[in-house]
Amino acid sequence: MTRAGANLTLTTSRALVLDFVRSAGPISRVELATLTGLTPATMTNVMRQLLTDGLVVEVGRDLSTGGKPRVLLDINPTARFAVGIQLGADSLTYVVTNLGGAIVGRLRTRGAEDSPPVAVISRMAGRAKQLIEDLGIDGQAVIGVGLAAPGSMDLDKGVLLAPPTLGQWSEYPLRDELEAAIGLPVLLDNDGTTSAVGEFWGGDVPDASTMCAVYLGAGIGAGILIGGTVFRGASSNVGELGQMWMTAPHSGAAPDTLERVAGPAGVAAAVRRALDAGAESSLELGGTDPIADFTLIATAALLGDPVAVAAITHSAQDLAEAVLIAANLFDLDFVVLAGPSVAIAGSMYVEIVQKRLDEGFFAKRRHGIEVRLSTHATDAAAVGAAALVLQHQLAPRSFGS
Amino acid sequence: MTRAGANLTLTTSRALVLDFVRSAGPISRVELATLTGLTPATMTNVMRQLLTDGLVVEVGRDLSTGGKPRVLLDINPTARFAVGIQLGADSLTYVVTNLGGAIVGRLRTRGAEDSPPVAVISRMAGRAKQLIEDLGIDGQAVIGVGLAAPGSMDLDKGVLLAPPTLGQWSEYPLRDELEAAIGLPVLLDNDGTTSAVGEFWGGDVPDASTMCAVYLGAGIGAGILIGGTVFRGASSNVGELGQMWMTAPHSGAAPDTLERVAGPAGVAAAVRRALDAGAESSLELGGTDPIADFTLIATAALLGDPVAVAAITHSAQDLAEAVLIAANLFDLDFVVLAGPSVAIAGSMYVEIVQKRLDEGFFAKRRHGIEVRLSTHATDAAAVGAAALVLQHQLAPRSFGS
DNA sequence: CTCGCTTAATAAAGTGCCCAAAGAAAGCCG
DNA sequence: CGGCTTTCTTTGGGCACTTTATTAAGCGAG
Repeated sequence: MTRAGANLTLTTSRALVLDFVRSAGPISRVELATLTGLTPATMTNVMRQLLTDGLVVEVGRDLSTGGKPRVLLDINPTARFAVGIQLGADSLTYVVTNLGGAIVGRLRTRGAEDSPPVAVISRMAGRAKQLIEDLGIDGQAVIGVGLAAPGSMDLDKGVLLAPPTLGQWSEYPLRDELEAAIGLPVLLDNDGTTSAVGEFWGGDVPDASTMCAVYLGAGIGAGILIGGTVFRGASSNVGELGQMWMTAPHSGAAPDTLERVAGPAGVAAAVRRALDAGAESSLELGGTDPIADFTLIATAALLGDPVAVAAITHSAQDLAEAVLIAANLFDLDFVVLAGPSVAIAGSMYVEIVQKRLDEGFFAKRRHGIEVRLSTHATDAAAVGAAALVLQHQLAPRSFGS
Repeated sequence: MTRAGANLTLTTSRALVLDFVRSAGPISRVELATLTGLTPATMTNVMRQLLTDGLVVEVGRDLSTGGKPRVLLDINPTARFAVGIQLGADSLTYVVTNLGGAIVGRLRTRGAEDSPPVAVISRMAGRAKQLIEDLGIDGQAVIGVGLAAPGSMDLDKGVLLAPPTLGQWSEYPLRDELEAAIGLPVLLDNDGTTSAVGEFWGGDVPDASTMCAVYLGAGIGAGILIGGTVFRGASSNVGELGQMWMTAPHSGAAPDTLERVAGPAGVAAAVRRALDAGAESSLELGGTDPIADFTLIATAALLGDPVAVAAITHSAQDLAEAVLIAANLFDLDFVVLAGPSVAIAGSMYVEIVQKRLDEGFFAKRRHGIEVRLSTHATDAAAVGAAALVLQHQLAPRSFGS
């Protein structure tokens, strides 16, 4: 609980500059100096370090404005790489990203399901190392592994706590075991949080924004970023949108949590009820796997099937209510929707959530609030996990104690 | 939007140490050094400044642990003072606090009502100066004025935006006018936020906590503090609990916002409906002023009147649902209830909210969450406004950009 | 009571980051 | 080609903090 009173700036100037280079594309030293508030002299020194480390490269020169033209600098994307792994019961997603947060390699395998953790861990380590090798990446350039998981967790210990779909993993020393198996630093975090970081690091999110990334998978979680810094609350179990009790204003149904009402299983169940009641629809659900059913429904919704459209619309409206509440509590100005559930009919979700916020957002007299689809949709959590590693190692940020 | 890359630590070490002295009571240099992470040598230097400024004083010595006994240091409460003013339509509360955040003077007058802002401003300046003089406080020791107001505001400009009960004040240059009239720096902020800061500065809130102060006045707003730092979101319009749409699970009523359902007016209306329906009760409501009615109801509830108990219970249950949502989104570990509405029946509110959180809080496996009544109840916002000035001037904190 | 031991606090010297100002480099323009 | 503008780098100094060394203040054994 001790706070670093000293040499906080040591790493921070580098981090600050690197972050601006990353986000502001090719940029000159002069501009960086004014943006960061550092003097040109300091800029020279900091930049020299970044250049010798290979993190930044000169990429050309600007037009002259009457004197010596500015040298443009940009991130050297291939200087470092990070691995992102998303752990799920139904699937494991592996991603390798470069320094810019762009995907350079990708792999999806069957999930953790009922396999014992030990086996899954060694499988993960093997697959990740294989992927790096296949891509022809120098192992030295890989700085770490990010691991995204759903539900509640203890980040200090690096363990999951009673994950609903990964029962065996509760309290299992996930992070430490993977670290040992793979020989790289491992960072565990929530899928909502990693999605948010991924969007910030890779996308064009304004640096000063207060953003929320909603991850819609089997569950519904959210990560919050304040000016690019992860908001962690008391124990990093932040953004539990899915646990919110809804009374589904339009459906008239009994109160239930957002996750159960608006998640894939809830949508599938609603459609099944409608079909059983004889609704007109071309849909035929398998009935065994709610995720597969949801995919069918989302696709049908895009094609205009009325039952599917109604189900997706209701799901999005429920989500919109929850997001509105979060927006009013956090005073957000940016919302990103991510995860497999918005991979197909994401545009419908975005439109409905945006509309609700435009109507009901409390601070709308002060500023707008933009809703956007994640640039990585299904892979958002894995890509974000990799970005989390990049941010943590190269541009560490924190606030609070 | 430039970030200070440099001399951020200059003021910060002093601030850090002062903050620990304030919160950890009489404490030695050695302990401070380990708490802050500074070396004993630095501690000596920082402390020398604080001592010469008079902010801290030596108050004795600890028992020896085998060597030279530690010198104990503590805040010098009378070194500085701050003024806190709460602006309301129905009342104006003035408070003067010392450096420790304790009230040393207090005054309540009629509210802003329909008076033109210019008149109210000059009245405020006059009353505040009079209060300082009456207390025999040296004007030099007063470092500023904090101003708490309800609703949406633009802190950069120092104006209120469309306040429901203070129509004339919308866009009026409140902060600047008061600053000019009173000749002291003025800090404007939301009543929820100031309440939170007041509780943190004056009370014994753990330094690392993620806390939320819910201010229950005519409206319902909340301020959020992360490790003692105000969480501001995109535009400081954070914590809008009152705008949350409720469906009042137990009441069966139509959806309405928390503010209207669970606020004083909502409670008064509910009781009136019950009485009209012939419920058994000793209550007699005036009917003109919902605040006065609410006070009667809260008092009756404490005495066991069934209609009053039911109304207050419902109000608290609605509030509890909203607080639970906020707790799950922010991963809180501390909730403070403040404001006139909890001045009387606060214990009932605390109990019901605490119970709901114990049941439904998502991260309860990780850590507890404590609900507490504000130490200042009705005056919380004004006391907090003064504390905000103290914190801002003496121990500035911030995160984000 | 005094000498040795322990812990607290201060002093002095050194390190590292940043800034300010002056100088060097690189292009425009007559 | 030399003045001019703008960019970038070098140099010297300041400041906060650290490390190392010294002084201060109490305890306890003989």
